[in-house]
Amino acid sequence: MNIYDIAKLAGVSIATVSRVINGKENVSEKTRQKVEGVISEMGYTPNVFARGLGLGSIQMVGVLCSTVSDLFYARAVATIESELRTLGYDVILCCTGNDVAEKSRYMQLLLSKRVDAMILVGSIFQERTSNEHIAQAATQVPVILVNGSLDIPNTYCVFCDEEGAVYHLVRALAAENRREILYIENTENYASLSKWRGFTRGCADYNIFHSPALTLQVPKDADAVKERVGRLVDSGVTFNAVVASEDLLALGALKALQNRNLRIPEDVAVVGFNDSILCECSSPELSSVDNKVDDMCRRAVATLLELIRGRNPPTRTVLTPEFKRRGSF
Amino acid sequence: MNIYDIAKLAGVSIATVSRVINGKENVSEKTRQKVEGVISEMGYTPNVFARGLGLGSIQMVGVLCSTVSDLFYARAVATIESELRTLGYDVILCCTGNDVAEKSRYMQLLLSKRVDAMILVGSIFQERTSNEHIAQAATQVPVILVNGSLDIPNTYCVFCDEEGAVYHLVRALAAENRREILYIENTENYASLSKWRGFTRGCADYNIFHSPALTLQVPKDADAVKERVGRLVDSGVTFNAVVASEDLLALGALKALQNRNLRIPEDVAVVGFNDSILCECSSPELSSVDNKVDDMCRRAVATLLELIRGRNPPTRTVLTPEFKRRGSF
DNA sequence: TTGAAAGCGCTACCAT
DNA sequence: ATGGTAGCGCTTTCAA
Repeated sequence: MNIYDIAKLAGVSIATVSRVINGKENVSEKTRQKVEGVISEMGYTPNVFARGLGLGSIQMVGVLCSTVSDLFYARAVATIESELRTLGYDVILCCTGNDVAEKSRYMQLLLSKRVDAMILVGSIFQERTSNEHIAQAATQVPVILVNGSLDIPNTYCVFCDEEGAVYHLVRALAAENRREILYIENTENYASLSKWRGFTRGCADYNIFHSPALTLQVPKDADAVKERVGRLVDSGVTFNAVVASEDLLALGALKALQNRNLRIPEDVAVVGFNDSILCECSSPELSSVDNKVDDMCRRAVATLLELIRGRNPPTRTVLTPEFKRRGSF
Repeated sequence: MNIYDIAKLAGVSIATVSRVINGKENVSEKTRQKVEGVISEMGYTPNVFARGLGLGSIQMVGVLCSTVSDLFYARAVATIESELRTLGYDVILCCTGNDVAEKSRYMQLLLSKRVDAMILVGSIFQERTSNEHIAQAATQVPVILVNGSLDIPNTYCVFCDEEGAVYHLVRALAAENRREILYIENTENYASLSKWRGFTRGCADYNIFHSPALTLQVPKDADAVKERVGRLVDSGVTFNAVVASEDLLALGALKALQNRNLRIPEDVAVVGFNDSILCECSSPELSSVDNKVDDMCRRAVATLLELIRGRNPPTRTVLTPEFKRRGSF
């Protein structure tokens, strides 16, 4: 069943059927009715590939993240998918992992599938060395970065001022005289760089001497953190606050501390990042910096929409995080 | 840059270029080398749509779930995506929500995009009334159900014996003389039916009288559960075990109980379902039934592979869950 | 408002 | 082993 069949059955030319399918104006109401009748009667669906051949697109956007089994990315992808769908776009999901070569390969793959745009979720996509693969992709289609920032032509960034968030967090801690802060970060994550910047700036401005012994670089694994923090406590190192670059890490620390009979938040305040579902799982519940995933994603898609419409959206959109105070601080 | 350009530059016909692109045998090594040289030199990528037009496929599989921001689905989608990619397939992600009409619409959409197959993740896709939309889709492409079971032609199911898991769980509880079991389930979830079957069967076989007051139907929200369970306790209802159809629900119950100064597991044992990351967030850590998401997903893709290869894979693949015992029981 | 016909870039069949 | 060419099903001019 193709456009020729429909044309024949409706007694018109394929050009007219095409016009009806694409909702063009220049078709008489009578003809339109007739063609639409035949189409729905036959349950006809235009062939996307033939259509894509002519138009160069089949309305698909590539969405990349390191892994969608991560809470943050899952939520982001869910929001992006739903927003894009309202615009009539499908999402091709790519979980790239952390390897640069892989990321690059995936982007090539997406280009070869002729996606209309690419959305990269997470600062994972910012390499310290070179971002040639992104620049290269951006020459073909617009690239949107969610929670990342890169100055590349045809690349649009939506992110949260995480540096500011941590800065203000340090201030709040200092205000309650919590000046021995254990800082836990995940080395795999590039965004932690800006968090760290906010942290050191906060320490400088609020006269906190941060001992190197109070910085932990850990894998993204609650148990590993628990063990590391436990050892730290056992070794006699003291602190009265914990700031972690991820809720999961904060939770690991929290459990280690409770294990050592330290009271949260009386003895040690604990703060996480992302305001994930995990926050409500501990007792006391975990305070966390909400970096506005949903908002970022909505903004990202809105930016895409403007691009499609031929407008000129902002190259960078910066959102303000919100500190969600719960029992742990 | 198209196949004609490459042909011209390589001094061969487009037919030969096509053969090289598709790795056909009947091309001399010399010609192949030459063509491949030109292709990589020019950075040429075949047009997928033209290709799809000829072949009727561009190697894409539709993956549907209710929402990918759910831990279970996120993990499933991640596994499926990675497995499919090794086979050279891309994933079109569809988060359908719970509405039947929507689900049906998404499946139509995927069909119109000419996906090679569809994978439905979660028993969400089993309607009580009719599954015509699935049957209809299955007439066009193979449909794989992950964690669901439906007897429809061209539909293949991979699931876990959750009924058995709950049955054995009841037995284990009974063995420790925990016979007053609070059963918490999420009504939105169809799979809970088989869990419930396992529960009642277990109660029958191990001489447990299960009072209707000890069955809670709740939304998928920890806070709501916490509140409901709290009220239950306050109203004087007693029990010494909790079985929940999801970790999140179990966690809500656990917090409510700890709030009322009940000791876990001494006073009340708590068991969840899915063995998610949430289990390690509570103290004591949550015991849970591992329904083998990853295995199910891998099996699903393996089934797909067999179908592609023209073999005849099993219509139903049943896996055995594993009880993960932790501190809460 | 409608139709005829020329692509779009590829695959696959038939010759050679 | 290689080339010629007829589709594949649609969109989009250009004419009428």
